[in-house]
Amino acid sequence: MSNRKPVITLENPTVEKAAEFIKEALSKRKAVILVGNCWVDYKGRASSKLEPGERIVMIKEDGSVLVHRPFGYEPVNWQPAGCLFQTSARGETLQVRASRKNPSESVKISFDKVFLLSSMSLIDRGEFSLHASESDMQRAILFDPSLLEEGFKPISYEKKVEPGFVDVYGVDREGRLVVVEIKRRTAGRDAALQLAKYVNFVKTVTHRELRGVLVAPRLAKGVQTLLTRLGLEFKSLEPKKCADILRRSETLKLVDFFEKKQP
Amino acid sequence: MSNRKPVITLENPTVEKAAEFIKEALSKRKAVILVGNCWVDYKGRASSKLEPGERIVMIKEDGSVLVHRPFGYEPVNWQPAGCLFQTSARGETLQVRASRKNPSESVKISFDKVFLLSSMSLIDRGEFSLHASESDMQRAILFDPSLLEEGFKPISYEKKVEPGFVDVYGVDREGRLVVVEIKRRTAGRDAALQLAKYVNFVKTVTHRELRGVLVAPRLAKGVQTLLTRLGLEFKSLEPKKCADILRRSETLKLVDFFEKKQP
DNA sequence: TGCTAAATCTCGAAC
DNA sequence: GTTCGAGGTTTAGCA
Repeated sequence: MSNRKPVITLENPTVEKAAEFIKEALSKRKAVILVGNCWVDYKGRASSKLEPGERIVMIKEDGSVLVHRPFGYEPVNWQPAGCLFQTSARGETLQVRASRKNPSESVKISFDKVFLLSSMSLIDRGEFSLHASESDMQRAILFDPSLLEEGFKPISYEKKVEPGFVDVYGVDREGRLVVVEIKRRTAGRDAALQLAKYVNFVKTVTHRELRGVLVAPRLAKGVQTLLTRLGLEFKSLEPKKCADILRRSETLKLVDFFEKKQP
Repeated sequence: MSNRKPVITLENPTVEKAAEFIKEALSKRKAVILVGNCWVDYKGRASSKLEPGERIVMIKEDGSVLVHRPFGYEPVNWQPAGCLFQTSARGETLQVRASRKNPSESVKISFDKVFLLSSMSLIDRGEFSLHASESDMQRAILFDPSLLEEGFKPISYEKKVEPGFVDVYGVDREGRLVVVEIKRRTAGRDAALQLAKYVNFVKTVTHRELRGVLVAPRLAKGVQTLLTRLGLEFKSLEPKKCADILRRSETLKLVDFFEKKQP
């Protein structure tokens, strides 16, 4: 066992003790958790005021700050990574100010009571992998183009056109060009319009016959009508199915690898 | 002083102690903070795997869960409010599973070491107010239409048209119809296209002369060209200025109120 | 409930 | 640096 002590905790510290503790921790690039009664002022891209209440404040080693109320997924106030901190005890209040430039903004958090104060150096090199993202769907279609339709042949992907990027670009069995727009969930009006934009652009640079296909698990209400009006098509495809196919393709590669290595 | 003890803390608890403590806390609808070495599996709209590492886990009283790595604003895994929890100690691992229906998904967090475990009942009724949002800009223009231009008269706002909602809709001093699209920050190509969409629609239902004005603090590069090509206009307006005007209008109302109350 | 658009969106990649 | 688009986006508002 290691005798590393990654977390140091104070319960109900005075405002002065808390300020010292936080300064020390931040100077060592540790993360800090603060629980107590506080109020918050934010000025920057917008401005906000949060009246007093009991909250959880998290300061991370990269200089990001989160103020969490006891409910809800989102922090009520925050600041992204890269902040500089000023911590002080002024009379009965502990004040932590996090500021950054570009955009210039700052969050001032004031406590009149701290229930819990912890500092910690956390070691986290664990890999994070997410499956069934839009790019997984794209890769699955490139790996197995019949997911789109029999006879489809991809030419390129993430192809730059004037208005943006075409997800997948290819030729169908009849030799017609196909522009494919992929969405990982129910596709709305915006997806149809985005595809139309790309198709219209490609029309200006080619005289070949051209199809536009929107790939998504399903369409929002009214979007099929819009697609039809725009002369576009819809192909239903589940992101999970794509993730499965990719997983299988990885397995195949592994099998391949071992067959080569151990003949 | 109150003798309420809102926070209870354990340092380096065993897996069994931790499981008991968490079950107890969640049954009382308390919030829980866990710091330790953990790995996470998520299955639901997508699926993800997070390899072991030291992280901060927050479970709130409304059943939301956040897994935070020691860096970055965003949680690496999470679950929104309304989850049900299963907590267990299995051999050397503490397992917390948060699941919900609609969409059906679950996050499984497994710890093999807990550094810090706290439960807390936080009281937070503080009011939160945010200024300088897009709707503040809209309200400011409705309150003082000369922010757009002298002689502008709003007719309606959030008006539904086929492609979406027109932010503000009015008449200029020459009697021409004006469609206004508001952005609270640098407006990009998409904002210009959105405005064009609305203007084009309104053109199909009226024969009156029609202007489209994009209101934003500034334009992204190349967007002025696009606007000109589309026959649209740009009016620079700072969200802060709008917030100030709204604040002043609130003050005016207060002044009004007191003058009526105390003649 | 479903859909639309905003957000102090954040984050990453590409130019 | 700016711009663009994805996100397990979340959240709020409205039909």
